[in-house]
Amino acid sequence: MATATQDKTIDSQASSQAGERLSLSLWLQLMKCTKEIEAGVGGRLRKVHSQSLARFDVLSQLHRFAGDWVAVGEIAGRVMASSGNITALVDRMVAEDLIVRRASPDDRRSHQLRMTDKGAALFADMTDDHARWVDAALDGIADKDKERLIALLVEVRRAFEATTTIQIKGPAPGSGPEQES
Amino acid sequence: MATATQDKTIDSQASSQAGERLSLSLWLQLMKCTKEIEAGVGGRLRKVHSQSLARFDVLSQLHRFAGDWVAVGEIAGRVMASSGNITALVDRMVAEDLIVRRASPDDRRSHQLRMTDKGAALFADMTDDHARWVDAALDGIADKDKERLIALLVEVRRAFEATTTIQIKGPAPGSGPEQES
DNA sequence: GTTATTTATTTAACATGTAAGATATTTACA
DNA sequence: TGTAAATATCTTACATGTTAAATAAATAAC
Repeated sequence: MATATQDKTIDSQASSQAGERLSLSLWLQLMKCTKEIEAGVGGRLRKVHSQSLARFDVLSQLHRFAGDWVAVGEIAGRVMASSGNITALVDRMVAEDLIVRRASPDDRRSHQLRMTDKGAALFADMTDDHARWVDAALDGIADKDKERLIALLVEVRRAFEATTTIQIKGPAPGSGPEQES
Repeated sequence: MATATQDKTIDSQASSQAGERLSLSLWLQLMKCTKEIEAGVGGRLRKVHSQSLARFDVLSQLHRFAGDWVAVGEIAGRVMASSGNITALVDRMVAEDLIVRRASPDDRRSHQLRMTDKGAALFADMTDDHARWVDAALDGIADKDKERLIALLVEVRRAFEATTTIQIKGPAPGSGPEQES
């Protein structure tokens, strides 16, 4: 009584399970890789410059708009920080005179940020060290492998973004009301 | 996400080479990939199960020793948490009856952890969802590419550990915790 | 032209991360 | 044996992340 339909179902289920295990492995390795390097690089950044990776991110985003004022939300989005957390981070950086905040002249809801000279100088220092550390951490990997990895990771990100804008399939346990997205 | 640095000082520094820029790009993609997927998967874990990825990590490590008591430090090491932060995390999980803590019978300095039935049940639920979510997030990536990525990421981790173990005193990481995949 | 919605940010409460130092215990050794 | 060093954990202080709700201003609707 194995109809074609049932065969197809079984087949797709089996392959789905194998693929699921592969996905988990990939996810695990991705996490381990990132966390280990992040811990190493972030630790050095903290020890040598007393700054976190988050602050480095903020500075590097401001650097890309060198001289211009940038809205807080603009920075928060680019650093993947929620609007809720950026406030305290910016506060501390302002207190340390790394950046300046002012009310937007155009939109009175909005505030803007810009690097100070001190922030720019610190950023220049950090950038240099950061590039060296990352390069040292990835020493031993062939350039071709790096290129291959970069290409694959970009592809992963693209695939991820494509699938998460849609409803997640899933056997829909028939229980909870699915939402989100 | 450690954005930053794809275009900055390289042109002004003749000593910076293509390899360094490649390393930075790789680092950037690694961070972006992990953070995006982590945000997606972690967000769902939080919404559906009201648990964080850190808690999920703790439970999955305890699960590997199913039934046995495991030292707090053992868990902290495997989930890459410092001894300082694991305390509060464990406290909250104990308060929620997901795990139990007792003084070690062998070593009076040491404390041990074990999952409760409630914790085990929750873990089973989460594991199932987690596997599906990750698989959905990585849908669209060919199995061969996943395998290639896994292999490359393992290589990166190995290279990273090789270059950063040098300055650490002691023979510690030689027989470090071997992880599965 | 008042009312409702959206947008930009802050506030609040809390979970999780780090480092430094305290405490207790085991271990090594002169 | 007594003392120093290593080990395992906790405490404290604080940086950073999350969500939800509050505030304020711009925008849209009637």
